[in-house]
Amino acid sequence: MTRAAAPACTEAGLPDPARMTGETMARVAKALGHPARIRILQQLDRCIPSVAGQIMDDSGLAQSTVSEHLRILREADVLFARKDGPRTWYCVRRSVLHAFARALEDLALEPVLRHHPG
Amino acid sequence: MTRAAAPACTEAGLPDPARMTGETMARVAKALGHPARIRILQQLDRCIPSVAGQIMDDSGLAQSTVSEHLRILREADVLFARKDGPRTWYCVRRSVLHAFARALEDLALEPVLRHHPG
DNA sequence: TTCACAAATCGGCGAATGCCGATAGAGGCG
DNA sequence: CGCCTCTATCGGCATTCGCCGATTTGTGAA
Repeated sequence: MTRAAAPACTEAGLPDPARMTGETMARVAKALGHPARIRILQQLDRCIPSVAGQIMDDSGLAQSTVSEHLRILREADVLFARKDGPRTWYCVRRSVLHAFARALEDLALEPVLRHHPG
Repeated sequence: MTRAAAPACTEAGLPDPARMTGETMARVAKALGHPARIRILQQLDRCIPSVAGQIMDDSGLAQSTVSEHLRILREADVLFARKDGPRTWYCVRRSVLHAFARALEDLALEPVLRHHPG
């Protein structure tokens, strides 16, 4: 473990999208719609410093490509970036993934059992 | 309700992907990554005949475009198509959506709480 | 200031996507 | 048979995506 200790990187204060709209669902799904980005999320199960370089080593992708994938995940609110010096700590916004999963479960429910707001 | 009665359209016999691979997750997510396709799924909460025409009316998209969206969802195993005469019944493969949602919840879990096979 | 390093951004390329109108194929009905 | 309805597929076009090497930006260290 040559890796520096990761700073606390909770999601406290970040907005938890309560009822996800179809637009938001599509936006998140699109961001998740690439194997490299799923792999990134699987590696990012905790805050890791110098992610781009780390992931580049593992995936064989160029640094710029990994940075692009990270940007896409960040813009879809799936990742949260925290700059600390010359490097960037990334962490998964678990609440967003969770809300998305819940919205999907809702779609997968039988209509008669489906949760309706109000 | 000018609509004909939909036939039974369960998923019996369809494979339920137990542990979804990252590749499969990305494939499903990509198929879900468009607002029109999310809307289609929301409308398809039960089996509906003549879906393409129905969705075309609601969305303003051309018939060929809707057919394309349906194909993408079908090829990602999110929809199940059953031909009956000149029309096609579509239904949501709830088990696939469910498995995908479960895989996402797994990603959203804290690492220490995560389910591991075996 | 100068250097080194991590990360983001730029420019460009080929491939894929989203959309449409037009066409083709399958089936029911006269 | 011909005609109509519904759906799938084709051709084409503009846009976006994924990837790369090269460059720029931001930060800390010497």
